[in-house]
Amino acid sequence: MKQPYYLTTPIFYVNGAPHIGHAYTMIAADVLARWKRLDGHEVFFLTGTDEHGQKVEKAAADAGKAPQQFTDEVSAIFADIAHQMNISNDAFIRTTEARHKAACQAMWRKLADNGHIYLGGYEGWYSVRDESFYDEGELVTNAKGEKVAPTGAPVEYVTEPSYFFRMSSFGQKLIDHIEANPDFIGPRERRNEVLGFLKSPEGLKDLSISRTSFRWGIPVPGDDAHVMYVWIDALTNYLTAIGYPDMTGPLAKFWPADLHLVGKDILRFHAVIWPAMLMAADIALPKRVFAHGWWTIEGEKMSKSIGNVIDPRELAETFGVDPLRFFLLRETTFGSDGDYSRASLIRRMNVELANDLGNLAQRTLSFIAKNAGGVMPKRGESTEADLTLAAQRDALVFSVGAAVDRQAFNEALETIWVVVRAGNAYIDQQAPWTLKKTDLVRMEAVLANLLDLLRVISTLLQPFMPDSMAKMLDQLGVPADARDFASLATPIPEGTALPAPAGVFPRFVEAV
RNA sequence: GGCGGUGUAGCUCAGCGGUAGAGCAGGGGAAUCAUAAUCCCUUGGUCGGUGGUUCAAAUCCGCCCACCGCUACCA
Repeated sequence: MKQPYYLTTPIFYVNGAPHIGHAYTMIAADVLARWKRLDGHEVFFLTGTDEHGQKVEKAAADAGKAPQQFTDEVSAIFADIAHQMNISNDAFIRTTEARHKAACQAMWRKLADNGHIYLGGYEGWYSVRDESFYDEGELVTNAKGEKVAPTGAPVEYVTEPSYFFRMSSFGQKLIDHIEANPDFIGPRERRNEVLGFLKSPEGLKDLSISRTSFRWGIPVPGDDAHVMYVWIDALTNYLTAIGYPDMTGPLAKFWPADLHLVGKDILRFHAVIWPAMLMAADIALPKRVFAHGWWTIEGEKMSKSIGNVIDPRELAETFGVDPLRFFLLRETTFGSDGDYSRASLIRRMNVELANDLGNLAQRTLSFIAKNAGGVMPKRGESTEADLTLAAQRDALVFSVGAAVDRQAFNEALETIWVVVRAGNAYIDQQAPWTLKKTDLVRMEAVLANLLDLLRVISTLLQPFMPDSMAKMLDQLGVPADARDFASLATPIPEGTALPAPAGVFPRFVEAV
């Protein structure tokens, strides 16, 4: 009986083109999903698109399209990105699906039945010209001393009828839950922020959960004048995907979710609003919510106006999907912001992938092809150096696994690279090219140790670089059905024929 | 303003009470199996400032400086 593991990315809002941040979230989640699968879990990995709301309604109108047609097109772009980034999601949910509409309405009714919804008024500064509400703080004072929208449009203080969720009654329960479960929110700094927010003197307010100002949304049960505002519509997707409101179906075992992976911009929604909703609906809370950081581009904030928005598809085309995946998870502490620069990506590629790992595999395999008959060499008695290397190798699955469990991807990779470097030091010290002339038995034993090492490293790196590691494991003679972590204990039989070696990570040379 | 975080070698960062660490960059050497890749040695820091606690402080506490985040209806 495999242990279920359910993880999610956010659903991506379809009013813009995918950028590197979207790819980042998907890739990080994908590494986790692949890791858990190799580690013997039954994984359900969900991603998808968020397709309702006024902005989408407007974007569709601007494009001269019906909203559904518009979202069909943009959603397909996100699905395509997932495919191109080699994301192994088990499902792709769209909030315009009929099953999601049913799930949201069931969620609404449950909240209403439990007495947590009431009809009130949503007040705010509204600009008719912009068709948009603004926060008090967003308003600016114009030359005439009037308060206007940041766009310069006039605003008026209006009240719109709206249903509210009694979120205020869950503040203390949320605080208690977060304090009793130190791992519920990661990373730690973010957890502090959420607690600080919950403990602020004003406390938690009720939440406006419907709108009458647009139509592109899920109708509120029993009141067609309203559609649901983003909260219930978007967050409920995590339940829709596993069959909610039917919690007895084949996927129901995946709840509560093990991890919601989100960007830091939407942590609040997942760490406050969503848990409050679930409490109010008598549904178990997810085990963990982790917020990752953002990428700057060559030291500058990514923005459309600067024009430095990076399309992950272009990077993948130039450098390859696996080097891109590697870079994004290697370069920065997951949870902190990172900086993408072309130079640093190329440095990671050339130094760590080509020189350290790729070359270690290549020098070992080509030596075996030329001097050891192209088969898995005979193992021998272990020297102290051999035992040290083997100990480092065998510790990896645990130490790397522990890092992955904390979403410390760069630490996981650094842990592996310490051993990659140790492999290069080992081959230099043992010098099989010298042993070739003096001690063929020992030469084979050294080569066998190197292959055993490379097999473990490649196996553990599969989640990060699936295609490249598949190639490497092919060259190492590891059968496709012996690449999970349980198979790590079973060495490749001596004498196994190895395919002709071919470089897996070429150096990247800038075209002139 | 309030709350939280960060400030350690040229760069990116780890260490978080017990004689300053890694990678990259720089310098010297070795080796030649390999994608001219690798390995070894090495230069370099009064650990933001200041006061305190302690036998002992990057590491704990106070204050100051700089930068960043959060301060709700923008997924």
